[in-house]
Amino acid sequence: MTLKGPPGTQDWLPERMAIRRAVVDRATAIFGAAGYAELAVPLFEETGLFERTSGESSEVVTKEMYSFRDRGDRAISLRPELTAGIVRAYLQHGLHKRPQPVRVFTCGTAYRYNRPQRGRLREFVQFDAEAIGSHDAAVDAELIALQMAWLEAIGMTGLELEVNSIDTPAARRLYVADLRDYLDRHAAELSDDVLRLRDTNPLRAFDTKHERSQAILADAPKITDRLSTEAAAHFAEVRAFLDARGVSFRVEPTLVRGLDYYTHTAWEIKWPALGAQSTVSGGGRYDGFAEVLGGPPTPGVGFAAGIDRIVLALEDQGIAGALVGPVAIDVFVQITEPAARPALHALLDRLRLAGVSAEADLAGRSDKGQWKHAERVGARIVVQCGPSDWAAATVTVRDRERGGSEAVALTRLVDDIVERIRG
RNA sequence: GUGGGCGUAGCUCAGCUGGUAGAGCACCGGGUUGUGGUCCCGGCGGUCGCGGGUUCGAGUCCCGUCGCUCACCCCA
Repeated sequence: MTLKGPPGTQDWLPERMAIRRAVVDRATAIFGAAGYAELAVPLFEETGLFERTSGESSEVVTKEMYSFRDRGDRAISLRPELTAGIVRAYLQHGLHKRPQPVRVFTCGTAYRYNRPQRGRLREFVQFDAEAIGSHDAAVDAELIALQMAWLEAIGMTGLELEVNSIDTPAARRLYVADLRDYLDRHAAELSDDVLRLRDTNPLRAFDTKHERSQAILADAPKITDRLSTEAAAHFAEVRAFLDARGVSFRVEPTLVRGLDYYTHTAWEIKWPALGAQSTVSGGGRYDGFAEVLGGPPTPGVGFAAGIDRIVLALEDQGIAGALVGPVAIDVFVQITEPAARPALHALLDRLRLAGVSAEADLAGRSDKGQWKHAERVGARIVVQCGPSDWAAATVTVRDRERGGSEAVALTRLVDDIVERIRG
């Protein structure tokens, strides 16, 4: 093997691609039916877009971006997530003039330079939905509910939905100050990584694997206990909408989002058996986002789902195959008279035009090899054309499902096949 | 960025204490089989990740390197 894709990339060969396609198609159908419209935004943006919106302190921006200068000396980065580009497009094209909220979805790749492992690649695929332009808690709940409906529709079971409110940045700062005080008081017993997080990202301290630190953090102040009245009211509304829908969830007071721009509602859907990277989908509200970009105050909510992880989970559950129906074609044309090839290949086009899936040998296979191939591709009908058929301007049609064979004039073949398939 | 495990045919793997490369599946061909997704035979296919070293001789030992993988970290 001399050629290999770069680390952290993967090829989607046809079998897995069919699963991915089915997963995304299901999302498209569900979100489409709810009124979300598809859009697409660039794979790369000016680096500043991500720097301003993700927060300079976040790992994603500081060391995980694929950044470079283009030939015009512009600072460019491959998108590490999809939300920023969508919000940028919303502002750039004045979508605030349309009925609010503007609800859109997209599916595409994003890029993050980190060490690959199961469920974490450098190029990964996300399905992303955003609803921009409304504060209404009903929007948050709708996104969560659609997401759960989608994941359940593709057969996932054992999902865990966690929700939390992380309030507004201003309120969060007050809480973080309290949390820092608490950590300082217990500094002697905390692990180094927790102390490091105390400075960089205190909310993340709760995620530590260190047992002693976990015990201490169990008694630390929780953001849920000191939400501003506005945030508490919004959060209560979201929960009420979810309850009314029968969506079961758990309030997780230590749940945080990775990017800085999030406010109020935050949620994550996990499939624990996936391993260390068990978050299959995560989202939240980002009411301050547009202002950071220099736009007018614009609320928004959205989520991103990791398609790679979802496909992994489906494969683990052994239900990936069920999503992709059996692959079979209607007709295989077995040609054992070389002179007949051009005419019969032309006939393939006519069959296909008539809505019949049809194939013939493309690799110089022997008579027997062609038959075996017909079986392999699951052809229901095999049309044979040998020297004597060709001389008589007929073909032999064998119906593998019903049995039996019949000579059919070449001129009548398309009609004959269509009758068999429809009948 | 930090650790652990692993790297032999397209895939899954075997190769004992170093002696010069194998199986199954897949693919192609032939035979057989009640119109035939069986069975049998044959063929194709490998610089044993790469580079050094030890040795008469290394897939097998040592060092380095690259890659994969799991975990940390981070997050979808």
